[in-house]
Amino acid sequence: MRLSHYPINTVKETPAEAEVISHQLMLRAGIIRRVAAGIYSWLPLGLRTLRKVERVIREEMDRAGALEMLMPAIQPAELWQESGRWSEYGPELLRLQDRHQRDFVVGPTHEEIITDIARRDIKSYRQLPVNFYQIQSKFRDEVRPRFGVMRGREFIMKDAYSFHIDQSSLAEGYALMRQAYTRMFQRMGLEFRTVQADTGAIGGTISEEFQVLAASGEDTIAFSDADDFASNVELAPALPPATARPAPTAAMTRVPTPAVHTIDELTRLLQVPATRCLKTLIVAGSDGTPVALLLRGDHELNAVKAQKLAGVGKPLRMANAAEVRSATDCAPGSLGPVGLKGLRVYADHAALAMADFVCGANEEGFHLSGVNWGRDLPPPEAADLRNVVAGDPSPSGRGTLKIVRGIEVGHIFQLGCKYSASMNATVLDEAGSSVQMLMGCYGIGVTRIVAAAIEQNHDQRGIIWPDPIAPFHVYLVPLNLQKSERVRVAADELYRQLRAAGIEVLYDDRDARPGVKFADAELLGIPHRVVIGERGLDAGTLEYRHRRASDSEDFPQQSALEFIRSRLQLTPAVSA
RNA sequence: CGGGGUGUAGCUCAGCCUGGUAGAGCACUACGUUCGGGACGUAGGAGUCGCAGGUUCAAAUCCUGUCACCCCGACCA
Repeated sequence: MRLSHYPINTVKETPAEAEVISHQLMLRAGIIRRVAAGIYSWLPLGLRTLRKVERVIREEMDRAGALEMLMPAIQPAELWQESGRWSEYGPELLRLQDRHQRDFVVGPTHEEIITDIARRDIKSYRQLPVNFYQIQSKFRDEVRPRFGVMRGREFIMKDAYSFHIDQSSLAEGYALMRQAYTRMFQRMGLEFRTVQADTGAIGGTISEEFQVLAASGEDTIAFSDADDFASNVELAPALPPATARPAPTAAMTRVPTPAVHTIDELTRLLQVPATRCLKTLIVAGSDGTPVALLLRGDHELNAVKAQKLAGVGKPLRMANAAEVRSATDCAPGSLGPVGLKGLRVYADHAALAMADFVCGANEEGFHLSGVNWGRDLPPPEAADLRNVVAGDPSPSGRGTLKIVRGIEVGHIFQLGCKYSASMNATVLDEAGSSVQMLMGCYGIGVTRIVAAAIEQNHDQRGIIWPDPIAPFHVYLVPLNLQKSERVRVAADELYRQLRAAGIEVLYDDRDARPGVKFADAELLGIPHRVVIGERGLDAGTLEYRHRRASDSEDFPQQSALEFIRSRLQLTPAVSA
């Protein structure tokens, strides 16, 4: 492609709207343009990368035997009512009506449509297993779209759905997808981890996420330093402390704590560590009665764990000030378990292992210190309520946990019969009796991968695309093109040769100074740069530099094509 | 949805407090010089100051409302 006919509008200044590096670079390099909150256009340069990501995904899905199809973005409400998600899904589901006031949704996912297709078209166990996939736009009306295409409202997803006659077939199909995903992300040059995950709104039992490691990731993942245990923190179990609770040594005393409402303020006023403070949180209950959750002061509540407890409302919601007051006769900030009545109470394992602790007195401006379970109050029901933290023992039993941030680019689920049951998707088995199919579903955030790849591959000057998803392979920079006939002839010829060899070249034939071309080459992140100048031509050489290299190297002009071809890494090794 | 903030040229922003001719840098157009790391000069095009209402002789500026967007807390590819 000749840059003189390819409008790129690179920008030196960072647009104010962009907070994370990938979003900044995508705007500066002219990959995307914002249309509305969380809704983006993909400009020609960006689309080339997007298409390459799709290509890798297609190749691996096809290799795994999945069948590509295409489902509509707009779906009738009837199917969602049938599955029950019309009422369950919440405000993230964009609903709309046509001119006849019939209800529709803009699909955030496609289980309903595919299940409807499967129940009509698949009638026998002989047609199973089967896996359908599509690459298509989704819409989720996120409360707070963020970070460019990383958390957009409209985004492109590869979603796949498999159907099986029994659990062992489902497990096989799931393992096959797990392997395909691993290959895809390896081919795209991403550093990622596969982690155990919560199934969330999609439902089902077993699920794993593919997390690209990046400091800007919105997810927190925990992994063991001694084995392959890895889990989203949402799900990672916090083991009960190994050591028994110490015996009481202090008497329970009521201490004035004026204007103290947080653990932080409490530790400063009383000079006790947060590990000796007890945090009391009131959350909305499933039946209208709030529930009290007790945590050690330095620990964080895990919403996914908490909302699975009996009596706790789902989704988890903190009680508001009025609810807290009516349930405890006290305002938030001075709450504690001593004397708390009429509420269901759960205590985290770590909270139950505390002795001589400090907690709220259920009276504004006062706390209790030297509190002990058993002696001062009956120990409440124990539960795992907290997020694991770095240094916790691994649930696998080996090693301790480390915590890193990740970007969720893929998620695979064993759904079981969640949708086939609600939508009555059955086939005849060998005995001729009607049985529910089992389902798996497998998602990949295609647009998100582009952002994640940039988060992992960039430097001060711009993007550094891995070869397999680079919009172009080679950036060809002729120096002084408008003045030097020799340079023009040599550059035109090399451009022709490279294209004939199937190598994608961005030919910077603009009448611009070298510095401008170099800067754009680096911002756009084209991995291989070739420079043609008078000086080199005198010596019969051209100049090559990889985007990651700090120095250039000269190579003979005669064997230019062979040299450049040897530098491309279009199919990096994939470990089985 | 709650809290905070911002809307002025394509982009980054100044001007607003203290009302009186709408600005700078980048980008863009033309010409000239320059040409291996984001050049320089000259000339030029470009903005109903988010929108609506109000106060005033006069509003980008003050007041009210409204919309959009961004940032911090409960969701997910």
